Amino acid sequence: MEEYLDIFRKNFLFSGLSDEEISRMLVCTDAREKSYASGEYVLRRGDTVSEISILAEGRLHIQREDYWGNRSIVSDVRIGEVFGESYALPESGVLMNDVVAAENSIVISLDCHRLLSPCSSSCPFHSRAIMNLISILAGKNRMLVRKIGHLSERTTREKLISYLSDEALRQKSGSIDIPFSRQQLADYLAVDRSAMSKELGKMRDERLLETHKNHFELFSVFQEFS
Amino acid sequence: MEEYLDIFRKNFLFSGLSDEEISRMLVCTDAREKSYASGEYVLRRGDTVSEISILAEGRLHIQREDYWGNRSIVSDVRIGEVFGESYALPESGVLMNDVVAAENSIVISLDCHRLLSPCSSSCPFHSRAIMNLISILAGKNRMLVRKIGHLSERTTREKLISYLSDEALRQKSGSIDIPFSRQQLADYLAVDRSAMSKELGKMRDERLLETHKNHFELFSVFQEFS
DNA sequence: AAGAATATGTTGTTTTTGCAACAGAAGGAG
DNA sequence: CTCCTTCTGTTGCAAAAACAACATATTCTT
Repeated sequence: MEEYLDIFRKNFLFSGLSDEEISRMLVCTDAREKSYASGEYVLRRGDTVSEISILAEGRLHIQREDYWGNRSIVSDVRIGEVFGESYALPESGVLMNDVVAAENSIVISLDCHRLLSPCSSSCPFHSRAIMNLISILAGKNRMLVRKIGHLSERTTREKLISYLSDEALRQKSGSIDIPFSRQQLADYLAVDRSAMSKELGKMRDERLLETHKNHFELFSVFQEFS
Repeated sequence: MEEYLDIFRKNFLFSGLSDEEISRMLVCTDAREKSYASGEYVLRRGDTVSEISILAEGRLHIQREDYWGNRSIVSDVRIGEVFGESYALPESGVLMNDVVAAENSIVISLDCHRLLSPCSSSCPFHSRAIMNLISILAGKNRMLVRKIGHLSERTTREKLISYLSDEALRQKSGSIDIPFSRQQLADYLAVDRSAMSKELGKMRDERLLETHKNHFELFSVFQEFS
């Protein structure tokens, strides 16, 4: 567990805590480590959870697949990020989505009840972690609202522009790397892969952008549309 | 301010607090009341906020409108609900959406910093409110994920089915009232109003549902599709 | 109650998407 | 290196959505 200390140090949940406090927190919240092979399910739609989880290694997708195999990716979880926190409190109901390892991954789970319980006399750093949790929830909230903004666009082109310019803003550059393959990007934007490919082709013809695998170059005319 | 006590009593943010504690909380967080006429902007995209707000009267829409007037409704805020909380912490960046009064409305704003500050010696109920805030954020998170589920459906019909069956589940009945006009429902599901009207007509012809203004009757065959 | 303003339903046309099938490219395994 | 699998781009076609324009209904105002 201690080998992930550098991840925990950078983790929002533990921000402001010393190494010593992080270690005590891990014990206090009954932290458990588990590995998943790429493609394996970490959590399933319909599960009830009472743990807050941190991704220590690999990459995960929060996604959903319907009866006919149509997949839709809600979000992408990267190293150090927290997931499951919105469903960990009592009365939260069951998970709405599957969590799947996009690569071989290692997950650390913390008991939510113990994390939130005010054993404040012994663990003064709990209150810090609770504030951090509020930040994490608020941040995730804003991420979801941004994604709703992309999905609310009507056409495939508009969705692409909305997503790519948002990503460019975040990466502070018109030269961006995205965390998705083409199929995954289509699943994320809820459009057909081949239609999206077609649209990207047209945008390339119109010199709006250039693509090399997961790398996108957005040209200056691009911003006129966003 | 005291006249809204019954709303505060039912409010998630204050749940578990006595009337006395609620009153002290209102003072402690510098609560302010403001009225808005229907159609008036409560908050605007690009604003920075440091208050958590509660809707005491009326109804609000969290929405966004692009240059061409295409509106998209992110969510509907009802009496007693909290809004703005995800953008109230420092470092949250600017608001992504407008907040507009859908009816004449009254809003109470609480200073977020004071709400969260651990003046625990004098206000032991702060910690309770903080836990409540976590519940609210987690709940809103789940709401947004559900909405993403609706928007991720490909066709207008699938979006309608996804939304209506979710609403039926929530209202625990196939006979439901929705908080939107037709145009607003279209804006919420990010589809064209007339196309949606057409689709609702077809579904009526197929005896999947019946509509009377904002009231929907979902027939038993409906569930086969959801 | 009358008239204006707004909301809803309807229809036809144009554009976009979804789907299916395939070919070339890239990547991995032996 | 070669075979095999997966990924990406392309095309044609059928289905669906967006758009526009209009008719009817409903609500609001005075």
